[in-house]
Amino acid sequence: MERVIMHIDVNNAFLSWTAIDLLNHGSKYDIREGYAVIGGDEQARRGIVLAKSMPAKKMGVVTAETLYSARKKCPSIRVYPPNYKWYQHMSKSLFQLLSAYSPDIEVVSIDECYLDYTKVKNLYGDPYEFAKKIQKEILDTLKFTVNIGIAENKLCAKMASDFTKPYKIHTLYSKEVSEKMWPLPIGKLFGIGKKTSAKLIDLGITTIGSLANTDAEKLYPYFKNQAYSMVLHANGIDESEVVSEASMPKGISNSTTLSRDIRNKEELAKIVVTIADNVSIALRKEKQYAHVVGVMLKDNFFKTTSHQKKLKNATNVTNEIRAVALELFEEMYGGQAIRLVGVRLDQLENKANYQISLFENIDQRDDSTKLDQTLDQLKEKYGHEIIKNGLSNTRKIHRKY
DNA sequence: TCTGGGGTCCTAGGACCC
DNA sequence: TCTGGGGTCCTAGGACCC
Repeated sequence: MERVIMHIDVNNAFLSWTAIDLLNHGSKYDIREGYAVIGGDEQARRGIVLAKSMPAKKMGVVTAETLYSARKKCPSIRVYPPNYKWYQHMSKSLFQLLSAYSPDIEVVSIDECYLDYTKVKNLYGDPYEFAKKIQKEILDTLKFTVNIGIAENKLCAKMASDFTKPYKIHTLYSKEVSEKMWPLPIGKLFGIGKKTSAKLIDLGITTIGSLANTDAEKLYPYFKNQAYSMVLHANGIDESEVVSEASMPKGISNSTTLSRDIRNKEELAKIVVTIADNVSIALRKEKQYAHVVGVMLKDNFFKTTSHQKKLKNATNVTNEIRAVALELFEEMYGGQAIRLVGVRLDQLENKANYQISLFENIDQRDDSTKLDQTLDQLKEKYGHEIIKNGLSNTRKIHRKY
């Protein structure tokens, strides 16, 4: 049976949601109508554009550029801080509204999802009319606009929702691919970023259509297996399913850009410990155990290095994760000025699957687990500031936004 | 006052095993 | 002794997404 897939995407999500928050709190002015962006804290060196208003976009402001650069393009721009708690709330409201119409919803990020319309088509009728109806319902009840893309697969639905904005509905059925998608520049194709589009342009492939009509075998030497998937995508072919079940994360990470570059090894070690503690807490919250611990450093030249280590036994114990993170930091740190420190836990599983080795003391591990549980509860109750464990006295990181 | 943070997936090389 | 070839695991780094 021919599928019908919709991609629903919030227009300028963070900016729209902050606009609503401000209006709710008595503001008379809708920041969506002026030159405005949601931006990180420049003093803390997080000064990038997270979202922009349509007028700001018209001035050439783009997501992820520095506020410094955005200001050069648009001197009168107003910058508002992000409010992630509120964004989570708005996001949840949106997905709840959509869930009333179909259970087949795949949430891809805080502000977008796929809806498999195939099974409910007989119930609600013409896809375009349905899209119009929910688009209006979202605006009426939640006060923000969405774009909706309608197609026979996820890729085309996603491409369609991006065509023109805001508050638009576009279709990209198979028969429309050559007319609507092929003229677009190659970098617009989902999965083709800066590096890949530069390489393709070097090869004389500048539009999606020209990629669609290239033999994947010819591209293989340059792109390996990616060559096949990108030519399929350029032809509007995508067999992937809408997956509605929430999946367990594959890894958990926490990183922070330091408010100044740091060279002092002891100081850096303390930060590694703090971040290791944070990911450990997040891991236990997910009721998971990690097999791999990794540390990432970014230096003042923006060069990133990472070291990781696979453990014999998966763990969720703060002290063990800390120790490995410190060990990795010791082995990789060469005295550079460091801008960012991150710790990542990978290969997660539900169970400890712990085998007692001759040299390990299982009682001590039990004690560690109990201590972690107690500390987690205390932190949950009194906030993360309360408990310091001697080593860590760095300022808090982004989770407290 | 120049460049976030959290993810996923892929590739390549070395180790190791048969 | 101018010397295999898979297969799998582990690690480092890169590309891309929102």
